[in-house]
Amino acid sequence: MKYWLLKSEPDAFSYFDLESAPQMRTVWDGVRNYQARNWLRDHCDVGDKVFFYHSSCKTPGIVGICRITRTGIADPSAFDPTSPYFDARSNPDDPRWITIEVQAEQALPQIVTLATIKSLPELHNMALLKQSRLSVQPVTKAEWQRIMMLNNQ
DNA sequence: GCCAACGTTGGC
DNA sequence: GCCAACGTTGGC
Repeated sequence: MKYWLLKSEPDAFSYFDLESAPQMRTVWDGVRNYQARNWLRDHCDVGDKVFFYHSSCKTPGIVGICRITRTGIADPSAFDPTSPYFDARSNPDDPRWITIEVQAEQALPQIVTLATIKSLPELHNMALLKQSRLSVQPVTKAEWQRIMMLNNQ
């Protein structure tokens, strides 16, 4: 099993929106960055764990945990001319944007803020801190466990 | 293939 | 609202 971090702007779609969705699931649509797409398409597996990260908000940080429930989904928003994520270059016969479905598992008792993550030396190598603007990124097992420890104190 | 221009992300 | 980081586009 692998670990991931997905960013979302809570004003657009928050962890709590996901908890309110049917079956607490959603197709993670709208990713239009090739590096992020490659993680989704080539490396995400059903059963992998996901940190749900709130970005571009008052207190950026990890707010909940999800599980991947489906993979290899052609992003439907790419084919929808009314969607802001519409991409005329994505052909349904050879979809350009492949994504996953996630299911909410648990809201963290307390948010693990970006400030907290930055303050912990064990987390200094997280992709979150190393690479800006990457909305889908791997998390190591050690990083995952360190962050989970923060909610077990 | 290079690179300037431009657009987006996302913290502050 | 500002701006650094950085991905994409398109002329050459």
